[in-house]
Amino acid sequence: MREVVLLLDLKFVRENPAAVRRAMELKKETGDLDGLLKLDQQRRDLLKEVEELKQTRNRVSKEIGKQGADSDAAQQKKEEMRVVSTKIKEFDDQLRQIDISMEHLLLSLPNIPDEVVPIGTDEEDNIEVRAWGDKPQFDFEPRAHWDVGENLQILDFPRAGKVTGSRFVVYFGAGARLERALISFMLDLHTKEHGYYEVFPPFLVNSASMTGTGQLPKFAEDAFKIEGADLYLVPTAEVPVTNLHRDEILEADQLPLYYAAYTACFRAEAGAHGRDTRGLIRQHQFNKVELVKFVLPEQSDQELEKLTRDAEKVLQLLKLPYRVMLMCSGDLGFAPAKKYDLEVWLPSADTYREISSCSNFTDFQARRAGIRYRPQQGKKAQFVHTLNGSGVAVGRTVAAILENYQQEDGSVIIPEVLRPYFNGLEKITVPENVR
RNA sequence: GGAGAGAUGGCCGAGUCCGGUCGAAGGCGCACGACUCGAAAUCGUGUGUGCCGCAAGGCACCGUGGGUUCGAAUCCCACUCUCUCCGCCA
Repeated sequence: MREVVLLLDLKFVRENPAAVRRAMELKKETGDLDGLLKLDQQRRDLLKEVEELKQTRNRVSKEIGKQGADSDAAQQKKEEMRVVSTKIKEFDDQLRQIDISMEHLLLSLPNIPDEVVPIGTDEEDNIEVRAWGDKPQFDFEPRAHWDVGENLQILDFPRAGKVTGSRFVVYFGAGARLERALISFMLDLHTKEHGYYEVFPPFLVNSASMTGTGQLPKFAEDAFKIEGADLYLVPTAEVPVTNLHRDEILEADQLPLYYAAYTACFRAEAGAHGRDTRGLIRQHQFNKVELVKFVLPEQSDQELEKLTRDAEKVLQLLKLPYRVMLMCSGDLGFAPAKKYDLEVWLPSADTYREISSCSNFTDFQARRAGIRYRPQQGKKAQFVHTLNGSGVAVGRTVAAILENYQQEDGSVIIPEVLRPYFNGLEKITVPENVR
């Protein structure tokens, strides 16, 4: 039996309750830490008793075997062991209940924020680390990307609504091409220039995978679940890719592992009613190229910096202005220890919008998913550190391109680096019938 | 969907009919040591994971979950996955 509870490293919580408590405060998370510690004590007491009983049973059963099971003495012992076994069963049942309760409590404890994370309550307290690019100057009023896209007849929201529902979109023609070009461009960049290994994972995952990366049990309502099956639509490629190595012990010299994966992503967007109702910003289904790393603990800090730079490179090559934000404790989220958001410039809204999120999960996901490495032959396996980042969200990139590259006549210049994916086409122009 | 076979340690693979001496033979791989100028070959030793415990030590794990039994890798039930053949299918 896989001891899920124990892989979460109860020891850490037991020995550092103050750190866990502070993390919960900083992240505004609620969890029953005291209840957990109490259960832990109960469990250990109970474990001691039941293991003694089991020792007795094992010993006596062996004796019965040796002296012959039909002897009188054996009959006597059998009688005694029947009682012992009943008791063991009772204790084991109690233990199982405690384990289940503890697992629930443990799974709802957030990761500990890195010490450099600024203390804060919401996005107002995030810190701008750097900004890149010059915002485009327009001598006309820049239009929102949905207007640009619909005018070009490359985005169709009404038809998506008919076919599926709200928060879906249909791409046509050059729009569909643009989406596909971006996916290819991003994958090519990360695999050829940044050393990532391409993966194409399933778009459906089981609950163990969702738990491993931290989507479950806390955020069940954010996911689309397949009715009648233990399957979820992936909210991000992070889930299938990180879980590739679930319950594995990697060799130290395999690390670091870099993966780049394209998947569609599916999010219920529960609690986002009325937000970003127009356009590509908040869809139930969107495409994303995700970067995932498995690294040595002592290297995760610098690996996050590299990962972030790798994601930034996409925007730099596309010449899209952006800024990098360091998330404050209150905006950090449940699983990361440290997180940078990349925010791209959207002229029509006169603001930056998140287009990538790069996180260091330290050993948080590794504990939940049982991902370890062996530092040295014969040494005890340790938890790896996992990181991931969008490299980057494709739908939002389309939005940014449509807005930043729009021309007064409604056409949109295709960023130079994408033109090889368009047979050299330089511009998406308004169809005749619209003009 | 139908018929059959299988799931054992890093890998291969015995053990399962006839329950106890099986945390599990043997081999490969790996580590250390010997031999060697060095290496290969050879020989020797070691080599799963987790939990409880200051320690000695103990407990659990042979796909998963239940059951029978004093005792289960071995018997029974359910489930999952893999493989082969047939059917169907992008």
